[in-house]
Amino acid sequence: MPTVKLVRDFYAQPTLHVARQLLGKSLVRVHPQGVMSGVILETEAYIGFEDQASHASRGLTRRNAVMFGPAGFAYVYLIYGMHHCLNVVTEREAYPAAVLIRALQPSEGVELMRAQRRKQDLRLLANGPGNLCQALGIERSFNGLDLCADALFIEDRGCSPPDIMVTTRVGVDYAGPWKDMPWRFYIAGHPGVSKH
DNA sequence: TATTGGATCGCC
DNA sequence: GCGATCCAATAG
Repeated sequence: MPTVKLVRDFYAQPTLHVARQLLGKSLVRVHPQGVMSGVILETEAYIGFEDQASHASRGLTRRNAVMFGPAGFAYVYLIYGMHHCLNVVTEREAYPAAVLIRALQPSEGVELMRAQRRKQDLRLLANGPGNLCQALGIERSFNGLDLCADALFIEDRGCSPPDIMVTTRVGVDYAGPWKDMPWRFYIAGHPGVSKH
């Protein structure tokens, strides 16, 4: 099977489906100093107006506007004043939904990732949403970037479908009943998954 | 305009 | 367990 970049129709599907299907795909960042990529190990879904864990739960704001746009664009925001999180927008325009990318298994450009992270251990390079953004050099200027273009995208390299584990999402205890939704997905038994 | 707290991380 | 560190969101 040839390597193929995911197209907009892939992202414009139900968010839980996209969150599962992204596991085992490769996130690719074309950086001025070289190409970096890694296999997606862990994702979380944030879905619709009702989900109190989602930034969109209180409607359209300046920060979350990209979530209301068409699928296949990057929603990147700063959290805790120092970390960035990368999401891919899903579903139809005007319906706010996205998948948070939470961990990668580094494959290409490992030395460049090490330089950005100032860490050596392969397992610590991209094991968390903030860490993977730091490794790949993703910050707020990436918000609204088209993932169907050439700077940042996701590829299917024909990996066999992984064994998937499902749990509740991390860090959303404030979300009332929505904190218990089983909307976190990760590749079973993989050491690169973020701590829970 | 002022206050509050977070889809995290790494060290204590 | 806890502090770092900034800014979006909300209230006044």
